[in-house]
Amino acid sequence: MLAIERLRRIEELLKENGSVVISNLSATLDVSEETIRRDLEKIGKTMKIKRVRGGAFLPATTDNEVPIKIRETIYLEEKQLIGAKCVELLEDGMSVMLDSSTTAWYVAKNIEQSQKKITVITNSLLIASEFSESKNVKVISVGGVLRKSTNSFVGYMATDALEKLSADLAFVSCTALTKGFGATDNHEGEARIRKTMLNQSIKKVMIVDYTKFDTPAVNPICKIRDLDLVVTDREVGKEMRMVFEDQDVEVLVCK
Amino acid sequence: MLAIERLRRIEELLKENGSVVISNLSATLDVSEETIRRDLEKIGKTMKIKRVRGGAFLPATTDNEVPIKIRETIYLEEKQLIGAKCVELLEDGMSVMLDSSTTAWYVAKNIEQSQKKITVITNSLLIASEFSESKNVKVISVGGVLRKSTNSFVGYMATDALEKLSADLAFVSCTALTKGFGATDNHEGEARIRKTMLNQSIKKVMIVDYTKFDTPAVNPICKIRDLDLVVTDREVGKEMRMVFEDQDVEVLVCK
DNA sequence: TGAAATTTCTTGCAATCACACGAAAAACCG
DNA sequence: CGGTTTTTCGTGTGATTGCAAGAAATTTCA
Repeated sequence: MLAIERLRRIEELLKENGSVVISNLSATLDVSEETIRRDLEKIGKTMKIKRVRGGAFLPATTDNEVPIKIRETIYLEEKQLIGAKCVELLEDGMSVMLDSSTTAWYVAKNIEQSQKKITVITNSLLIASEFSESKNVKVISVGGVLRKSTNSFVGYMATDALEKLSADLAFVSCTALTKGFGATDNHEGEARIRKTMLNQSIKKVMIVDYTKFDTPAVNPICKIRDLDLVVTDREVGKEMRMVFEDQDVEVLVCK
Repeated sequence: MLAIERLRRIEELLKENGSVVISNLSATLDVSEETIRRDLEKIGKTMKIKRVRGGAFLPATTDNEVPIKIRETIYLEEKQLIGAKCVELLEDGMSVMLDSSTTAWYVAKNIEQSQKKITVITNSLLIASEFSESKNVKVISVGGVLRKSTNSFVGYMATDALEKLSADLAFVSCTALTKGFGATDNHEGEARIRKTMLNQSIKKVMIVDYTKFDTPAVNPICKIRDLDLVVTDREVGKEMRMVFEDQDVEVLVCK
């Protein structure tokens, strides 16, 4: 039996019965209990499950919950890694701005799991929803017009609101990060949000995932020298590395 | 059987029969009486139960302790009806403010189904999510601190944002609507949001569902004369009907 | 009523179970 | 075949549970 099949099977059983028992799964699927535990951990990253001693179950779904379709996004290991790394920078009591990129969403997931006491400021509907039942996280959402393709709030309302807030850190993503143009984005509204988030935060962190470094977009976010830290999952070329060093920007590669 | 399942089962039996006997539970759940005693201790921490020698029982159920979930399912149809009625007031191109009440959420559901071209302004995370893939509805969310029990944005950020917006209609709910105090609410933040929504809208609609008319709450929303329309699902008493007529407030009863 | 008998409760303790973690083994993949 | 991923196994730790014994409450019965 394939590992992925086993995962699907467990999910199925969860949805069917509302709960699963580790010892049972271990016996019926013929793998060790440790494996089942690890499986449940993985499942917990994509869907909302409650892990308890001896098993796991789905939380009772009431009308007052955020629809699942919003919750479920494709889960990528590399981004998860970046998310985990970013959360290491956080400590109890800190405030952090998160944009509407998927990577920021991973950071959010990791914040929730870490149990750290954090204030999250975001323009992402997904991220706000993520914390809708959180005990440790205080959420401040900026308002604005809902942009449906990214489930984020944009427009002058959003940037205005951001300008009245400040945070210890900002985790922001971009479409491209190049030597000449700095960080740039495809969408004007999002670019302005990101720019503002960086401006209003003490430590300015740019998250660059597998996205290419070398094809600039039209809307500028900031110059490279404006950043404090770049977190990425791919090896940084010699030239870029030099640029970062010159401009005094720290680089963190997660692999 | 998982420990947590056992706890749930005991709670269930408690709610069903009003009481439980330790020796019975021990036999049926196949654990020692000590374990049951310990379970009851745990349950006592989350809900109010009276422990007596040999068992436990729920203190006399004052009706208002009926689980919220049951209430919601009971009144589901009525609320749906109210929602449908409210949407009849809307036409293509209109803008509408919706608060974070469950009834407003039903209005939202009906707007989405109606396919009318509407702009929705809301402080409800649920309602914003509801339209996250909508084609016909433009969503403007106010920002603010996420209040988790109701999944809504509250605080000065929220009211400030609302004050800069305006709409054709506002659909707003309240905890109580009384002759003397007008519309009142339990939660201060929500009350201010509702008040502001009404202020910023041309047609001011108050939705009053099963909630009693006659038990005022602490935070004022508005006077009865400030309203244009009251939508409700219960027969309106003679006295209240007179009050509405005097103050020139239209009443719509959905049955 | 008062004392013994019975039941239930509390507490400490030991056995068991679930868990996390790291190391080793196995499976998988290019 | 080498390297990576997945799984298992072993160990230490902490939580849960059942047992036993004594305390407290309740019942029985003279």
